[in-house]
Amino acid sequence: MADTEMREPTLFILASLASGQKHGYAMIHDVAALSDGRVRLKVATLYAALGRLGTQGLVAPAGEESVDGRLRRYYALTEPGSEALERELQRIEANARQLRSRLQARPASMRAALGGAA
Amino acid sequence: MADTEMREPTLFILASLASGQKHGYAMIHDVAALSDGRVRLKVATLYAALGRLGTQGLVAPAGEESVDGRLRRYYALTEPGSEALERELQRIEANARQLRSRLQARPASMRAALGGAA
DNA sequence: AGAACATACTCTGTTGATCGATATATCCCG
DNA sequence: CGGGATATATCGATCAACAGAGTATGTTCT
Repeated sequence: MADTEMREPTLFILASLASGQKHGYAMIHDVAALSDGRVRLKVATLYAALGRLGTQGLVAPAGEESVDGRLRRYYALTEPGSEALERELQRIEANARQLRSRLQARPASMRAALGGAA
Repeated sequence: MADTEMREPTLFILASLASGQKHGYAMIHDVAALSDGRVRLKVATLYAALGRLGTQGLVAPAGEESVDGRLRRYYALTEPGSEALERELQRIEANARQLRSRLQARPASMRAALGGAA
């Protein structure tokens, strides 16, 4: 049970697998597309994460394939992985909501200076 | 500047200061309230972060006060700190949006056979 | 009075995710 | 043949978070 914060690359790896099993290199492109180019997985991060998530039971190997003499190792999201992703997503949604609400509320020094609408 | 991901405690510390200057211990309570009890700053995390954010120019010392013989060190959000917070918030809002959109999209295959518990 | 707890700041040592760099191997294009 | 894309893997460094312990003062309960 991970109550520790999941980081951006890890989150996107799980999300990438949420639309079906993929091999490592495919995730790099998928995550880049999904994030509009913002999140660029580094290979070291990716393979370290896949190993870690495998140990935690959040992803599982889903077979191998050889295409043009190149090996592809597929991974799939497990049921616990799917649940963990949903939990983490709810966490960052809560963070976004609560942090945004605080930013909307301005400090007294600024409230005095502003008319009403920004 | 900082294109590295800002972590949950750091984000909430900056947000706490966004509503006005505070001393360390007050931030712990403020962040707990703001996050509905979810984020509980550890003292080591807090003071390490304040030192770090000070070095980065995102927060600045805002005077000291002694109440009942106990020292209070106040900190304030700087202009760069405010901008960094807004940028990071936009990042996690984008993450939330993009990750959620992927989860809404139905998984291509059923994953009935996978998973741990049950 | 003594214990326990809350306030308030500080430091040390450890863990763990990310990342730069490097390595191996195959295939395609010019 | 050289360079790029595909595809996987590992090493070492970095750094935020954390557990834990320490210092000091004031309040509350028994």
